[in-house]
Amino acid sequence: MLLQIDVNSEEALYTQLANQIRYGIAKGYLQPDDPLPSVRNLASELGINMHTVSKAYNKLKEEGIIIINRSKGVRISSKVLADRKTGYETILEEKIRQLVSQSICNGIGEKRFLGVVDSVFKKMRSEE
Amino acid sequence: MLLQIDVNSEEALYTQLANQIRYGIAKGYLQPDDPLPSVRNLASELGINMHTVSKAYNKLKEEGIIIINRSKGVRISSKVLADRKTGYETILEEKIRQLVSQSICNGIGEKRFLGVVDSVFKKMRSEE
DNA sequence: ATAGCTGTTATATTATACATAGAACAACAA
DNA sequence: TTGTTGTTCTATGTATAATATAACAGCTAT
Repeated sequence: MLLQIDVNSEEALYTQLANQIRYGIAKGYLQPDDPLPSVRNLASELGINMHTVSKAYNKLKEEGIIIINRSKGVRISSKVLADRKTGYETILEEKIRQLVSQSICNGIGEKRFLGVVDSVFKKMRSEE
Repeated sequence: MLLQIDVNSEEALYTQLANQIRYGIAKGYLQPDDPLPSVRNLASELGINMHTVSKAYNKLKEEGIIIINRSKGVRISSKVLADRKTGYETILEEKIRQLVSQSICNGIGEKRFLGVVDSVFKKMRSEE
């Protein structure tokens, strides 16, 4: 799977990386037990620092999304996509509340919001 | 409308404040043209610094949500809830994509996600 | 006019997060 | 043993967040 980052983005590099890996899993590009590049290799490919990649990996590890093994490397958790993490739904609801508030303030109502959500899921299922 | 902040939260104080005001508008607690407290008064009420409140107000001003007048004070924009801000929908789609990716990685599929969205909108419409 | 409010601007300090760098370490595989 | 893995440590530079004082400019009501 192709990973790429934008150094000019306002979003932190390690956050961009974590987001792309999460997206890759959601989209199906990355499957449970798939290996990820080593911190040194990926950093070299992306032209960023080893520690920045390490930070992204550890963020995902804390979320239970990937497994880090000292000598075997990094791979997608075999339980990802299967387990419902308790507690996450509370965080999700708060994030959606903020997003909905912001949308309404920008003139986007429930119908339009649901349209965007639907569009995202549709693209998530499509090829390409 | 009651505004309150949590100094122990990981979220920046000015962000919490902006989020609450957006939520207040979305919920209907704050109506177009409603006045907001002065930076000094609100800072005093919340026990935080004047500049932190000012930063939150200016963030909302940039989003076109409130109107700041040097001598008349601060008020909710009369155009809020009405105008569809062009460009915002692109940002919204990206944020939703990230949220959906994260949800799927945590075992929450489309059905459950839509359930949470629906729940948020329902609570937004309800009293209290 | 003057006193009192408004938001703004400027300078300064403290703390934290982000990103980089180089080096060394322990665990394992070939 | 050599090489690769992630981890740990120290260090630096930059940016943001939050605080604190102080002064400024615009307007209003006394």
